Amino acid sequence: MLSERRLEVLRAIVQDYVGTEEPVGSKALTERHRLGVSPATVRNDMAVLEEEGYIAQPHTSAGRIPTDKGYRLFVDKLAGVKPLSTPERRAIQNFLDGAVDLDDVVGRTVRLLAQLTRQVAVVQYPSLTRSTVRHVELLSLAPARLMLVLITDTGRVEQRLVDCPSPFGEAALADLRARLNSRVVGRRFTDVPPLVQDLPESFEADDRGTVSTVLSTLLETLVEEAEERLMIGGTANLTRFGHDFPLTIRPVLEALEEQVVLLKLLGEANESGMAVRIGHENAYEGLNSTSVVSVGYGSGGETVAKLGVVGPTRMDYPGTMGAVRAVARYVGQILAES
Amino acid sequence: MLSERRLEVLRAIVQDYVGTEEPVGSKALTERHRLGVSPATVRNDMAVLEEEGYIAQPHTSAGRIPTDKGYRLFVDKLAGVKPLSTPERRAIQNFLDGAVDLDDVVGRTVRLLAQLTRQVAVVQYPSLTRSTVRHVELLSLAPARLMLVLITDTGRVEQRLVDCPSPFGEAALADLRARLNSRVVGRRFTDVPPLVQDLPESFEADDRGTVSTVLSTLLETLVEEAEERLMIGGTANLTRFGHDFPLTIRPVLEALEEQVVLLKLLGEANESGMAVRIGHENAYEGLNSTSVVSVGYGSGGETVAKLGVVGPTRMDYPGTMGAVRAVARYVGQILAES
DNA sequence: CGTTGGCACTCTGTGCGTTCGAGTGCCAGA
DNA sequence: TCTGGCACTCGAACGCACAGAGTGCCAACG
Repeated sequence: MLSERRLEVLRAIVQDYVGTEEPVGSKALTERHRLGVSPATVRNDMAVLEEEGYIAQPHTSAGRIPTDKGYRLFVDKLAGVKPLSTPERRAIQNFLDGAVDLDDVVGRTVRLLAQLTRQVAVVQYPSLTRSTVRHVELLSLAPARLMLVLITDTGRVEQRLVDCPSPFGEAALADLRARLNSRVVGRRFTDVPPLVQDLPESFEADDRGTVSTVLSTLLETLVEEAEERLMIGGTANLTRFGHDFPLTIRPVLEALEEQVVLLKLLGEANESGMAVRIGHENAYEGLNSTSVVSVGYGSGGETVAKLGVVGPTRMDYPGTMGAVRAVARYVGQILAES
Repeated sequence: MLSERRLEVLRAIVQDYVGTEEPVGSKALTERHRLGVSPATVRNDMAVLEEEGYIAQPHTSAGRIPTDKGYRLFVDKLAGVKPLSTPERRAIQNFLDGAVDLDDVVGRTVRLLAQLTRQVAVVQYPSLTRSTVRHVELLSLAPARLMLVLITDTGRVEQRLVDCPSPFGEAALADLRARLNSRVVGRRFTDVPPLVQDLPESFEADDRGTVSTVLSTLLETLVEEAEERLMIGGTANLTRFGHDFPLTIRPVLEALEEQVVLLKLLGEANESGMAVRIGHENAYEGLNSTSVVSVGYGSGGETVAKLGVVGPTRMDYPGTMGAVRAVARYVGQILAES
């Protein structure tokens, strides 16, 4: 176990490095933090910290920088979550309150998060697998062509074209619409399939084909949309990443375009609280020099989706965590109201 | 007017510079292109081209690079549009054919374009102001709360919550839905307002407030959505931009997040054909070292939206223009089919 | 035993002078 | 009008020395 002072030294190193972006040496440390000991003592402590793998030197005879393990210890033991200031909170609320629809909420959230943290923000749309059906609408576009519209309780709308195997009358359409809604409205998506399985049987033989087609399209939509959408913003902040530019930034941009990768990253967020993945803790190789701070948000007591930011491992963890948590809370509130 | 050979020299300079990314000198030129004259002659021609402002030297005693004016001449007079190869065309068609809905079409298009051109792709969603109403749906969510769903002929769906001033019965709702649809289906958005103006009068006094609210929400949606959405992709290609990295890339990333700026860029596309904005021709300052190639696409003979790519001024114009044009055509076809 | 001051050592970054080579401009001649 | 030749320029690359920051180690001290 590391002594109190060594932890203090580690904290100082992390803070200074995050601030200056340059390896920090023993002398500078004692000058900027009142540790109450001499540089020589700090040097000894640093040697220990290095031996334990918490810090490293880029080259012999340079200052130290924290390793992923060092940041991990810092986040777990040394740093709290820095709450936002009251003006900041007020600004968040005002900004989010102006949203008119779900797209707008997500869009504003992503911009807000990017601005607050000065990093790349990622916001997942409220998940369909967790939400319930608010309404299913069927429209006749042509004799043998329908449009299926699915509306969720989070305000999301998905539509699909359905080509019917045979023409489908208005009466049958109204019938199907009514029955479908009476069975699925208010239900969770995952509960829907068994509830509609027997529907075709209650229709005329001629119409069964169409009913089946509609149902399978509906179920397909539920599944497909479980590949959930997300929105990103603040990519310009990537330019503040570091000196060794193109090498670091390229895989990050690539990752940001791969929805699957991003969803996985957010998905790793611990259900209950905030998740911080530091450097190599990220499964995706391209993000080895970045950290991801993510958290779930929800309208009720329930988590419906996640949001987070992606930044350099050298980031202001307390501040970032504070911003992410605060934004998640306010978004939850907004969703609950609508 | 420049002589034939001097134009040929300019073309050679552009081609070489695009390929090598390095200033090109007289000797290298004569070696790589059979101009039939000696380096000395080329030097004289280059001096003239420089005087006229088509090329410039980064430093004395370095090779020449094309100026924006040089690229402009190249694009206007010297370069054709390079058609895609048959396999490429087939690949495009196959890839786009798999799309299931409008989001998917746009998403695939943007990825395709980014991949083909190895640049940043921007695709605008089909414009609402030009499209027509396919259907308006009204759903009752609570006694005094409705959901309005607008479906366009391009397959786009927009929804809005409506809080009614007073409860609204199912019968009145069905009535309103029917009347609304009979008036606006098939109409262009811009034509809608006068067509619905007198609707409230034909309802019971109690319901007029609600009807008016619904109508104004509908009209609002039409206007708001004229701020059209777009999708971008291929930002990782920005890393291939040049040496002087962060400085160039930052404003570009910023511009890409500003929908307004991007829409303006695409908007400048000439209605009829392809538009190429080179360097300083772009109004937005941050894009001074980039070129934008854009073109409209449409389902009928009509342009419903635009798409294009953003890349360094040093880009392969013929190839890029070919890809952009081809993709636009295929997207138009796909839209016409659905 | 932990802490401290001192000291030699090891790097990197920087400034400077030199060299090398690609490329230019100009001129005289075909 | 084109061509070959020639002197000139300037940036990139290289070597080198030097300053500065930082380290590791050691002996001394409370």
